[in-house]
Amino acid sequence: MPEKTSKTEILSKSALRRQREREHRYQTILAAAEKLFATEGYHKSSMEQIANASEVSVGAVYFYFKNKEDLIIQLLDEMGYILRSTLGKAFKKYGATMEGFKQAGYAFFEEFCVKYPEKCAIIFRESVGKSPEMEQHRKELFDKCTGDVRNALLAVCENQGFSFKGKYSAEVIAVSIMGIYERVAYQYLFWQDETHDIKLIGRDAVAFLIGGVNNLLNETPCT
Amino acid sequence: MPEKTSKTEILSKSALRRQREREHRYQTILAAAEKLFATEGYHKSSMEQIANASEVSVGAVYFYFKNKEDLIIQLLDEMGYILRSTLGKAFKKYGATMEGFKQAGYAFFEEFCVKYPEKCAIIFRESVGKSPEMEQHRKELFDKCTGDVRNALLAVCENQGFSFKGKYSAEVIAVSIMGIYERVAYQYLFWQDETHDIKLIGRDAVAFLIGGVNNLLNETPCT
Amino acid sequence: MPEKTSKTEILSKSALRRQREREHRYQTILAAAEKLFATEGYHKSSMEQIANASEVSVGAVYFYFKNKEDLIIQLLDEMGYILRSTLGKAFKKYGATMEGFKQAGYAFFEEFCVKYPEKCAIIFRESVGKSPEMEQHRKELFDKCTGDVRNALLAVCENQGFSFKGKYSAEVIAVSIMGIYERVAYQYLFWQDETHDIKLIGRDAVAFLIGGVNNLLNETPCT
Amino acid sequence: MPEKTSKTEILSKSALRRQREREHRYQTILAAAEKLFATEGYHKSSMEQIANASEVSVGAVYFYFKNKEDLIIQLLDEMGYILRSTLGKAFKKYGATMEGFKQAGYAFFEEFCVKYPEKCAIIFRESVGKSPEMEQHRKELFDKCTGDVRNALLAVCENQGFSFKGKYSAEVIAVSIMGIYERVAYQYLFWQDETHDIKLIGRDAVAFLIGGVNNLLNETPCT
DNA sequence: TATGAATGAGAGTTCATTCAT
DNA sequence: TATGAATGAACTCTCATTCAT
Repeated sequence: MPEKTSKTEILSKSALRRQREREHRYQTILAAAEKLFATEGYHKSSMEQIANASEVSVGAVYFYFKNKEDLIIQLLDEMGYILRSTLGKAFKKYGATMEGFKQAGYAFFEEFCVKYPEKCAIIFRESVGKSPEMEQHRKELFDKCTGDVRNALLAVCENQGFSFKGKYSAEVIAVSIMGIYERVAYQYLFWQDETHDIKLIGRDAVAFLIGGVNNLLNETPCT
Repeated sequence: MPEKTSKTEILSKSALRRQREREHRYQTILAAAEKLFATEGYHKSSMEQIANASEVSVGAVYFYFKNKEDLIIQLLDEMGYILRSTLGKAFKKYGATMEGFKQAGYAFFEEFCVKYPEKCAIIFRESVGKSPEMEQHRKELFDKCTGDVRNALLAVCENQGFSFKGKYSAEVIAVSIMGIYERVAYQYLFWQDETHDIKLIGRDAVAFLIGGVNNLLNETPCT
Repeated sequence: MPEKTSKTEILSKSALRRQREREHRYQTILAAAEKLFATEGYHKSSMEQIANASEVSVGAVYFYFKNKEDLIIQLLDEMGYILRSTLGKAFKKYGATMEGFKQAGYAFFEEFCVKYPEKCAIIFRESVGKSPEMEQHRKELFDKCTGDVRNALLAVCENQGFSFKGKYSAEVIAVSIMGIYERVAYQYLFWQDETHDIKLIGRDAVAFLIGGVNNLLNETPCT
Repeated sequence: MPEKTSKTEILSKSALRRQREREHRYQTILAAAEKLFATEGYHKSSMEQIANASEVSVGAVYFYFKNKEDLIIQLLDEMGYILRSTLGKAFKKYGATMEGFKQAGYAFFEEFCVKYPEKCAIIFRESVGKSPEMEQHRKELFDKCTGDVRNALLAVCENQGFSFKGKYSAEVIAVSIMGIYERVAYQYLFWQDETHDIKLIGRDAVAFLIGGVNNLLNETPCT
């Protein structure tokens, strides 16, 4: 969101209304871009199309966003926040337990993927290999998620009195889990469009990864 | 490879030489494209750059390949073949056993990723979300790999007298495993460049997925 | 300066204050534009930048000035006045003599160029070849200066009982002198930045042009 | 001129013809750009207009020239060569004498300005204050000319057994002379369009500057 | 008076693809 | 077969100017 009024002063009514309108426009454009990127692809969506879809002029888009790349980066940041909230909330509901871990997995498929298939398209497809800038933002998003998963893993681990083997282990497993989420979503959302069955599919995937984690814990007693 | 002499006749010496040269050019161009796509990115690599890098004219590139997309599609097909061979060979060496499964995992990280980081870049990064055509080829490649993994899974399963639960199970697990491979490679090859440690990292990832599979097998006795 | 109160009436205190403020804003904007044009270039300076630099809104700039071109035209007029004053004052101090002529030359380099390098940049660089309108104003400015020099020349000439040859002579010489001023300033202010030595440089240039004038006078006795 | 065939080999007939055609196109585009820049102004001339005027596509213009700036830079270089040749030839005809100096001045007005008013427009108007890159090229052009004049000045000086005063003198005078040329051309070619009288005007200007030089020489005996 | 969001025409530039030679 | 000059549509981005508030 562009913060034009830096001074924290008491705003007049009309100033407040303007700010609201600005925020609204900003979101409208972002939403239009999200939809277009997800359906037409990032490169096939021109700034003119985005402007038309948001019912503003091209100039207005550039008023709110530095450039085309900025649009997708803002989207990435926004959806990174949503994704982490979704997983985090599910995990915390059960304390640092295996059950929480499982529920976070379910939440990914049953909430995030189902509610926001377009965000999935952007995060897993449209933002891939576009530019160094974008790759950096993608990496940061994934790093944060991986970090969350890894921390969750370690918390559960500690709870149950176990630890991980190798130097990387916990991190590698976190990365692996993200990989499962990503590819399963990609396969069944974009390629086979079994959105209606994504719940069952997700359950299988989660069962598999939980199994992997359990197995690892049993084999690696805490030192 | 463009097959210009369809009749399987006895070729003259000069015809043979020409065919060899043609094949050589074809591979040269493909190699140049692979390198450029991997290092500069698909969109940032122009046909002129590819022509220059292969030391041929732009027209020549169009003689051997229908268009730019065709270049990456050929690369995709080629590397699909290599990837499946690599995994298949490792798996078959140990018969349809868990050990073969494990070795295939190792082969992915220690052979494919290490030998062909550029192919990884194209398969996992540069060919993502570019066009419907390309997406189709990517899907076919992944489907074949997933199919291989799934069949391997079922073969091992049958060998050990177990089966999978749900309607999707085996397939979902196969997809999940591909997801692990993909993301771990992406993370440690492109983002953190720990190519030197990829062996250890791969071992961890494989340990994790084997654990998941084992766990699944133990919990689901054959009916 | 926009003259909003056309009736020459007795203004109330608040009206006076407002007028003062208006004048102040006008000058602030003009100063900001001058600086930006001189340092960034006319085309590279956007109206938004000018507004920001003057700490007013874009709309305010348009309230005080018709358009972007108007800004530079006002600047041109203003600096034309300053330039002519500077030269005129120096010339008049010594009556219509060769010495006065010399002093005017010194004043150009040692006062105008040194005090107002930014005005030099605009008059000699940024306003060149921008638009017919601007070219017209530039021409008028130069014509006035040339006229001044020509009149001075003729006054000195008459004083000393000489005249010029050809139909153009006096004018051509005046133009030539302006050319010397312009290019010497350009060379040593913008290109070699020997602002510290501009005094010596100016002395040389003036010596040269005085020589030319003297020579001309000696060779052309008044008819 | 773009040099595409670096190998100095014997070119085939068709290759030769192609090269000729390429050279021809290059010159056609350059000529069209020169005309447009001179008449419409650099900024007002779009690449599309230039392409249309040269009867080629926009892409072709970009095939021969890196960008729009490159066009004017090539023009600048080319006309720098012509200008220096014109002056140099006139000067050398009379050996290193005052007469040669005078003739070079005449050549500027009577040959260069008359034959190439468009080149004058570009060198003195359209290339001024456009971009750092262009300014650099302009500076180089002027520096070379100034250097020529300065060297000529010193040569004549030596011939006649005199020298110059200050540290800068010779250079400052050379710059001054260039300033006279420039402004007189500007005034009577672009502003008053007295092209028909440019000969007389030039004579006056040259008489003036020769007077200045003579005067200087007389006052500064050789050390 | 003053604001600043909105406009939209216009510009420079790129590049996949074609085709005469 | 091979060349590489030529095409031209398409794209991103800029910015002077306007106008409702």
